[in-house]
Formats: sequence, structure tokens, C-alpha cells
Amino acid sequence: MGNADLRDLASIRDAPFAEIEGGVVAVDAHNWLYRYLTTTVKWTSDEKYTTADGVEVANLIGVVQGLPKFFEHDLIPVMVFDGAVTDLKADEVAERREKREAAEERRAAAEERGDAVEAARLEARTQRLTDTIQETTRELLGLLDVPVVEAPAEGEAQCAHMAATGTVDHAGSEDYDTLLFGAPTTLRQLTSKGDPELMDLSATLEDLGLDRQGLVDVAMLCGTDFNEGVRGVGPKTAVKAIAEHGDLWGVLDARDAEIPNAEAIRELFMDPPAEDIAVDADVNPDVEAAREYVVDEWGVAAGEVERGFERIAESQVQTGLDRWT
DNA sequence: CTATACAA
DNA sequence: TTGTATAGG
Repeated sequence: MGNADLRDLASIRDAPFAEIEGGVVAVDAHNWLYRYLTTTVKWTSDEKYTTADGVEVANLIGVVQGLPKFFEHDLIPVMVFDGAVTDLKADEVAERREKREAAEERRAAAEERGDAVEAARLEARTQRLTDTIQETTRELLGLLDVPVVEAPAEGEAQCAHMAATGTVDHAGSEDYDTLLFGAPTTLRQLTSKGDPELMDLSATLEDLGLDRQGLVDVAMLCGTDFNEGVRGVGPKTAVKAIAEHGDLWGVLDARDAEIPNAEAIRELFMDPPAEDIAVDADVNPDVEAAREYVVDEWGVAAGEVERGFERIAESQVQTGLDRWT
């Protein structure tokens, strides 16, 4: 699997909030939400995160708990949602579905034998973004006046495009694909405590002595979400091979290797489907309406979101004060 | 996804 | 250095 390989290739450094404050970040919403669904629901019972009707509301809690981190550091999030799944990604999607189903089977088995803890643990792995989750998340973000963007295809590609064209200051994602899609800077670890990481495209290219096409070729040799890598080729070998043979085709020829759909995948990374979409970065959350939506309409226990809403309200007051000082 | 450990 | 397996989030 090549995703971890990209971490070795990329130039990544800490980016203290003080350095990035005031910035606008195009966040891969799916990725961001998924993180909360797998961590907040975690090993605990999912009672708190499911309504009496059995509707998942962990996403609402995740949004309320996750947004303060942006607001408190004067960062404006733009939440970018995925559009159509790229058909090149069909294999990957199928593989994920298999893993999900395998986890679901194990979960059912654990429940069967009365192992509630194991069942809850495996529950986290079967989480996915249902239509309801997508809808209620959008609704809540709307009430909080957080800009939402619908990507024509990959959310990460749209984030990268917005960063590359200056619509936003950075892409935001825990994955590395935004680098391949051409985001000049990507912020990572926006969910966890501590300073975020900044992944820098031009520094990466300089370090490796590659242009963007070269980086994409290297990544494809290692393996991406869209293709298996070439056996025996990792990040080190791939960089050397591109330097030696010029480009992907040269390396594939030399090693007598093949990558299915190579041309299309290469093109996808170099010029991914994305649109010029303007965003209104002037954010004025209606905290009361949001609280009403989450607590009254969806029945989330008030205590679960109280602190989050407080923090959001406080950060707004703070921002207001800043304008006068 | 991240980390770690070990075989090839 | 790379591949694979495994555990944890």
C-alpha cells in the first residue's frame, strides 16, 4: 500500500496555530467527519450517539466538538463534500466494502456471544457516512454559517484546486492525496490536540528534485488509491528510477512492468475534476438555532454538545472584540 | 491512517 | 529497502 509511502516522500513540518491563524482552509469533509465517527463513538456504548429511532447522531456531536478548534484559532473552515466516486477508484471502494463487511460479521459474532465491548469496538470500524449523516451534517453546518462546497468528484481534488487557485489558503485533510492533486499546502491533524502539520508541495518537489509530474509518477510506482504499485518499488527506489528513466513510461518499460489505466490515473492526478467555486468566508454562526437543531430536533443529550456550543459562541465574541482592537 | 516488528 | 502482518484509533 502506497499511502504510507507518501509520508516518507512529503515535506512535512509543524505549523503552529500562530502561523496559520486567519487562514481559510478547504477541509475534506468526509475525511474530517470520519475521524470523529471513529473516535467519538470509539470503544464506548453507542447509546449516546443514537436516537431512540436508531438514527446515528455521532456526526452532529462530532461537528459541534470539532469546529471550535478552527474558530478558536481564527481559522475559517470550508467543508468540501465528495461528489461522484471516480470510477477508477472502483477497486478501492470494493476493497473497503469487503473490509467493512468482514468487520460487520465479526461484530455480529461478538454481539451473539454477548461480548458488548468487542462489539462496540468493531462497531467503529463499520461506520460509514450514510445519507442521513450527510444531510444532517450539511444542515448543521448551514446553521453555523460554515461554508459548504460540493465537489464534482473527489473532495480532496476540489480542496487542492481551491488551495492552488487561491480561493483558500490551505487544503485540510489527514490523507496525502491533496499533495498529488496539487495543493501547495495541506494542513493535517486539525482534529487532534497540538499544532497542526503543514505539508508543502514546493518543498517536497525541491527535496526530491522532481517536478509535479515526477512526483505523481513516483507515487504511482509506489501505489495510490487508484492503482497497485509496482512490486519491489518503494519510495526510495521510485525516486531513483524516475531520475534514471525520466518518467513513468520509462520506468515501466525498463522494469517490464504495467499499471492498468496508468494514463487515466496520471491525468486524474495532474488535472483532477474540480470547479471554481467562490466561498463567503465571513462566518456568523447562529449558535442558538444550531443548539435547537441538535438537541431539540435530533434529541442529542444537551450535555454532549453544551461545551462545544459554548466554545463556538465564545470564539465569536472574541473575534468581535478583535475587530475593535 | 500510524506504528511496529520481522522476513526476504 | 520493501512486503506483510498485526494492533490500535
